[in-house]
Amino acid sequence: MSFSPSRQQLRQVFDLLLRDYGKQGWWPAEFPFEVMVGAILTQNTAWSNVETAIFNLKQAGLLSQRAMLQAKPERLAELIRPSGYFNLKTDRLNNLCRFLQDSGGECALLEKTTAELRDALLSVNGIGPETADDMLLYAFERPVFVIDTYTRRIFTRLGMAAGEESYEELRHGFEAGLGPHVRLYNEFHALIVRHAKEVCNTKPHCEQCSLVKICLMGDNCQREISGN
DNA sequence: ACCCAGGGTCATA
DNA sequence: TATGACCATGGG
Repeated sequence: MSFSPSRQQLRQVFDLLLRDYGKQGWWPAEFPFEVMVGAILTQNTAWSNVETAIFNLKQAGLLSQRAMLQAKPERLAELIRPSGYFNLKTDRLNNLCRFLQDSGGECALLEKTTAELRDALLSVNGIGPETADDMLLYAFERPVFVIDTYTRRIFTRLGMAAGEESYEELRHGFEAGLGPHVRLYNEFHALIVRHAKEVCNTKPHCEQCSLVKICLMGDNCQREISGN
């Protein structure tokens, strides 16, 4: 397997998305810790559900590393219930907080190289490749390209990827093709998600996919759109 | 009633 | 290494 898109190919997709949707200004959060919490809460979960959970945490004053560590797990679980997998995610949030504490806070992490920081995040139970990369790009502003199911799906259906590539292969392909540009990675991933929400999550699925002419709906939807 | 959602871990073969 | 089970709420 290999994924080696050219810079031109990638820019073409990016430009189409940007022209239709404009800048997205991600991540939808006010400070880095909120980004990290959101990255965990949104695992396999609709963002609308995460918004409710984050709102609850803010209301309760638990949207900080300290407060979250001091809160009783049952209380934390109840607050994040709307985001699903609430028991699992309660543990994962605590793992994140303990990691930040043991690392000497977010400031100490700024000293690390991107590779070191990525390995450190991945060593936390409950933080996998995408969650780590969300944090690296949107909280730490490191040039790491985020791969999610939409990214894999759209580039497979565009014919640029085979679909069997590993997470790391895809990430490397984007980073090699585009070069290390935080701003670009930020907008690109945000636009991919925006396209998925805006166009293809509305039913009937495929008819409205005028932009990249590819359906991003679930794996059952194999149809491509032609014309226009 | 069914499918989907901005994944990740763990047990098994 | 590669599948499968599991986690769970809310919207279309």
